[in-house]
Amino acid sequence: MNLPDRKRRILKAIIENYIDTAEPVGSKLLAVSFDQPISSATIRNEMSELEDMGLLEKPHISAGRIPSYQAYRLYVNELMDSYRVASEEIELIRAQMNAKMRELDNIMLSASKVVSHMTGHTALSMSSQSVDSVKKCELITVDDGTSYAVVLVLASSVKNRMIHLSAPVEPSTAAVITTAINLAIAENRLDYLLPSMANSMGEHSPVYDLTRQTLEFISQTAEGSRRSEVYVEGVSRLLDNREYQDTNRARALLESISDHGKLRNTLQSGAANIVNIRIGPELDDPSLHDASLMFSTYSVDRHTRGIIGIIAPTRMDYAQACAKLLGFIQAVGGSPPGPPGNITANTEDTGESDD
Amino acid sequence: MNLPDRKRRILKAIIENYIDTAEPVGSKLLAVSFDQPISSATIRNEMSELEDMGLLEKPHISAGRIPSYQAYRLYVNELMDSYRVASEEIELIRAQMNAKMRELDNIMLSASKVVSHMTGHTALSMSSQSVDSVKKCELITVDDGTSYAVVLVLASSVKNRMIHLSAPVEPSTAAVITTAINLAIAENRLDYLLPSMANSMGEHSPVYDLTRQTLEFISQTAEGSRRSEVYVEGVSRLLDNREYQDTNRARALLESISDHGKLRNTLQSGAANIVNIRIGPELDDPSLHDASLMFSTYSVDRHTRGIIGIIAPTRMDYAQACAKLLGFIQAVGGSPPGPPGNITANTEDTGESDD
DNA sequence: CTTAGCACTCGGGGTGCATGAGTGCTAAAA
DNA sequence: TTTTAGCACTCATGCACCCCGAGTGCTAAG
Repeated sequence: MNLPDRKRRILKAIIENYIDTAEPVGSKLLAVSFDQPISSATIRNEMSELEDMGLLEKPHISAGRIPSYQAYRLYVNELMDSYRVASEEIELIRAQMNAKMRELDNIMLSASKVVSHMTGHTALSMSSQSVDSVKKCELITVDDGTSYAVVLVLASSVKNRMIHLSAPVEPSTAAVITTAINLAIAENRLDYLLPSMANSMGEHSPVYDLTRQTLEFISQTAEGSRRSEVYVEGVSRLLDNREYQDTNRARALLESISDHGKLRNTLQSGAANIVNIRIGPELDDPSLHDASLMFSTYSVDRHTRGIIGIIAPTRMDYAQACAKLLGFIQAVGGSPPGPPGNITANTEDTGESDD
Repeated sequence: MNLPDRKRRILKAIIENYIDTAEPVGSKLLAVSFDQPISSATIRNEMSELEDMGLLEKPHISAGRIPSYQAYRLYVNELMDSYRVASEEIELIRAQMNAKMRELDNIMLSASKVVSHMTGHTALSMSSQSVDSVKKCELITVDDGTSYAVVLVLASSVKNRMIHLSAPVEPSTAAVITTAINLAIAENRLDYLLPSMANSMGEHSPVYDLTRQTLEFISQTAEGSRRSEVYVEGVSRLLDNREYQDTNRARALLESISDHGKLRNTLQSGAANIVNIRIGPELDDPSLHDASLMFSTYSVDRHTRGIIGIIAPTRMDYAQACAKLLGFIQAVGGSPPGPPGNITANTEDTGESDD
C-alpha cells in the first residue's frame, strides 16, 4: 500500500496506542506523542482521510478512532517493527521446554504450555506430520492370547490399540497374521485380505476376529492420520482481554476454540517456514472475527515437526507475539542462538489489495 | 439431620427455587407456591430459624434467602427427589455414544462429549485404570535399525514411543535386548540392567543408547500410569451460568479446570460404584468454592473402566444431573435398560454433622 | 402457634446534569 | 496550498438523586 510517510506514522501510532490501551485514540492525545509535534487539527484531517481509505473506524461520533481490519493487515505487512528476542530469553525458553518435556513426555503439550506462558495468550499446538501412512504392523500377545496389542508404525509416529477376543489365538498364529498383513501393506492390497480369510475359516473364528479388528484399526489410523490432536493451553487468559469481558463474546470464542476439527484445518492451512498471521475476518468462523491467529511450523529434530500458534484478540501485540513465537521456534529448533534477527518474520499476505 | 417436616419442605422449596432462578427467594413468593398455603409470616419465622441453623444465608438484609453450603449437602443427602431417566433417553445416550465412538476412537473423549451435551454442563472424563504396571516390552524395528518403536503392554493399556538412534542396531540385537528387559521386568530387577551393560560395552554404543532410552520410557510410564489424561469438554457452557457472568470468577474457575493434575486427584478420590458429589467448600481449591463436582466410575466392559463427571455451579440441578449421569453409566455399561431406578444414587457423606 | 399489619431496609432502575474527550468545519496564518 | 487555531456540536460516562418494590423483623391479635 502506497501511503505518504506522515499518514503511515499516524496510522502506526494509532494502532500501537490502541493495542496498548484498548481505547479509541483521539487526535489530541496523539498530537503530543510525536517527536516533532503536529497539531491535533492536522491529525484530525489525516485521520479523516485514513477513515475514508477504510483504515480507521469510529465506534461513535464523539470517540476516537480505532483501526479497521485492513489497518491491522497493513500493520503486520508493512508497519510493524521487527521486535527481536534477546538471546537470554531464548535460553530461558529452552530451559523451560526441557523442564516441561521431562515432566510431560509429550512435546506438543509442553510446547503449548510454554508458549502460552511466555506470550500470555492462549496457545495452540499440534504435531504436523504430513500424511503419515502405516508402514508396519505388529501384534503383541497379552494374557496368553485372549488380548492382543496392535502396534502400528507410521512414518513419524506409533499408534497402538488393545484388542480383546472371545477366545485365545496362538501367538504363532498371530505371527502369521502379522506377516500376512505386513505383506499386504507392502503390496497395497489390504482390502483383499479379509474376504479371503472369511472364506477359508468363517467369520466366527477368533483368528478372523483378530484380523478384522487389526485391519479396522489400520484403516482408522490411515483415515485419522491427518487429524492429529490439537492442544489448547491457557484458555483462561482469553478472559483477561478487555474484549472478552462480555460473556457472550467470550462464550462464542470458547466454543470456537473447542472445535478442534476446525482449528486443525486452519492450522494446517498455513504456509511452511513463515509466521502465518490470520486477522479477524480472514478466519472463516464469524465468532473469531475479533480475534487473530498467529502460527508457524517448527521442527524439533529431523523426526518431529509441529505447529505452534497463539490466538488472541485482533488488538494483540503482533510484534511482540511474533518475536516470542520466533524465539520459541529458534529455542526448540536446536539451531544455535546466534546473532538475533536472522530469522525474519515473513508474514503471509492473503491477497486482497484494495486501493 | 433431624428437621421437622415443615422446615424440610420449606428448605427444599427454597433450594429448588434458587436452583431454578438463581435469585434469592423471599417469603411471599414462597408462600403461594405451597399446596395448603402457609402465610408468609410463618415462613419468615421458619426461615429465620433455618438461618440460625446455618442452612440459609442472606445476601443482604432486604433480599430473600439463599441456601448455604450445608443446605446443599442436606439436599443431596436427604431432600432431593430421585429423578429417573426414561429408558428412551438411555437408548438415546447409547446411540450417541456409538456414533461418537465410531467418530473418535477414544472412549473417554467420547464420554465427555456426550455427557457435556446431555447435561448441558462442563464434563470431565478420564480412564480409571488402577495402578497399571508394565507387563511386557517390545521393540519394533523401523527404518532398518536407526529408529525403534518401543511398545509397553500394561495391565489395561498399551503405551508407545519412538526412539531415534545415531547409529543402527541390528533387529536381532534388539530382540536380545527385549528378552533381557522382559526377564528383568518379570524378576523385578530393572535397576541392575543398565549398569551391567555400561560395563560390558561402554556408554556410547547405540545398543546401550537404545536400552537406556527404553528403560527410561519404562520408568516414566510406571511413574505416569496413575496420571492418565483428563478430558474436559464443554467449558464454554460454564459461561452460561449466572454466577460466571463475572469474568474474574469465570477466569479463576477456568484456571482451576485447566489444572488437570488437581482434577485427576479429585476424581480419583471418589468412592467406587456411587455418584460422588463434592459441593463447593468440600473441594480444596478456593476458586471452586462456588462450584460443585459430581462424578462416578463406570465400566464399559471388563477391560475398560472410566470416571465421568460434571462440574457446575453449586446451584446446579443435582437431581437432574445425577439422573443423567446414572443414565449414561447404565447406557454404556452394557447392562440392559431394564426397569429404571435399580441404580440408586448413594451420595458420599463427608462427615461433618453439625447440630 | 399462626397470622395480619406495620415500620424499616436497601438494591436496582430511571432521570437529570455536568464533564470531558472527541469531532467537523471554517477562516486565518505560514 | 498546507497547517493551525478556534468554535460549535456530540456523546459516553459518572454522579447525585429519587422512587419503587421485594424483603425483613417485630408486635399484637386470633
